[in-house]
Amino acid sequence: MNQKNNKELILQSALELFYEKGYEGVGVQEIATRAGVTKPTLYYYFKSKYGLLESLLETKYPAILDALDEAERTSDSFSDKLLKVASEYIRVALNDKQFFYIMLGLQYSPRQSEGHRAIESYNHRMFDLFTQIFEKQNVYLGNMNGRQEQFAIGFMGILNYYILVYYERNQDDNLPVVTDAEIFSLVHQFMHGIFS
Amino acid sequence: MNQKNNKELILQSALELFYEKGYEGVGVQEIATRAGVTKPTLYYYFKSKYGLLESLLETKYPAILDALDEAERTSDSFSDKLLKVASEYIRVALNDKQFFYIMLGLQYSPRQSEGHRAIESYNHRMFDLFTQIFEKQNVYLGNMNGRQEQFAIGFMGILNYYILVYYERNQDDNLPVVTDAEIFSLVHQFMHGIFS
DNA sequence: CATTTTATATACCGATTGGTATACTGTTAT
DNA sequence: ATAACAGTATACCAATCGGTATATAAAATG
Repeated sequence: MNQKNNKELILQSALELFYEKGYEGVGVQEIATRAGVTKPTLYYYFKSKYGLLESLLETKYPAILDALDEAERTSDSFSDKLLKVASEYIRVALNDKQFFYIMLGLQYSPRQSEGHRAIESYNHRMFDLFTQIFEKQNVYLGNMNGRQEQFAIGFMGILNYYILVYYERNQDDNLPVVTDAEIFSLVHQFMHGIFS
Repeated sequence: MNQKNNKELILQSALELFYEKGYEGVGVQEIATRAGVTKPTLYYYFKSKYGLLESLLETKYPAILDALDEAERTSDSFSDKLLKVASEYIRVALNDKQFFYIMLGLQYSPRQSEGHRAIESYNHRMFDLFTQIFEKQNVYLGNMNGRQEQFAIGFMGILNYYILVYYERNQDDNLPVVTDAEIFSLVHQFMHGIFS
């Protein structure tokens, strides 16, 4: 109903402002004001600014990991796996642009910063998930022995940078769809290189 | 000589602190203190905190672009080009870790933030440089028509993410060398995919 | 009905933020 | 010798930082 849920209003406000100005660049007062509450209300639900960031990550990140995990499990062939995971990854990046951009930003924030500490464990889980795609495949194919992690790096690197450039070029918040053909092209390039 | 050059001391201090805490996460006072000067001295050389960031980028970024440009120009075959550019890119990332990490971080910082504004034009130049590798090649090969930018994205994405993971795994500041074989493997994967 | 719990606001805290007005020093140029 | 200038420090500014002590109102619980 329309009864106001201040906790969610605060989370939504934090999502928007962390996206617009970054975790360090925004003040607690500003988050509270945009949510239409006062600071003590914010501190009632979240014990600190860092706790607010943690809550935000915990609210959204696990669902993303689950969706990617499902995409990985419910695909049969190796190329289908890559395609489904890439599609899901890009879908999340478009549907949840603000959160995804925050994720990317925290990943590249200084290692001793609070932001990096908050995202660290999620990053590892994400990386492990991508690595597993190639680990499992290794049972059937012998040729990627010992290079599973390099492949994961390459795959994630391509996807992340593709998304970053995509954001940069569509600064209005009405994002055009990424067609299946484009995603296929990306995955195909990753699998078979650039000469084809 | 040992006469102190405060301007360079400040730039060095800013380099270290932006690396450790990020542009937003560090205060002007802290930069001045570490440099062994007072705030007005800092403001004498740099008109603002943002100006200090601009100076830092202008001090280091052009040389990197030049080095990459030279690597691109002084190579003959296409694969040699990719290899030389990748080698130079990784070399910079290892030799100038602090600056390179700042670059990466600014790239993923919020678009309306000062940090992003400061790095924006350099980013475009870097991207154009990578795109040109494939543009030029297009004269000789027809098959990458219209996909030059996608290739640039893939190539940069792989390199950047490789470097990020490399940093993450070698948190001590004494970085192990990246062998030519590893770089070759990365480039080879980019060119020919993962099945070989 | 009384009491506890949940949820909120007013008003404040010391510390730090980016930035500056002013004065002083040492060197250089006239 | 003196005037100009480059370089630096003391001391300050209003604004904002993350966070809290205290009071209060409403709702749930006994």
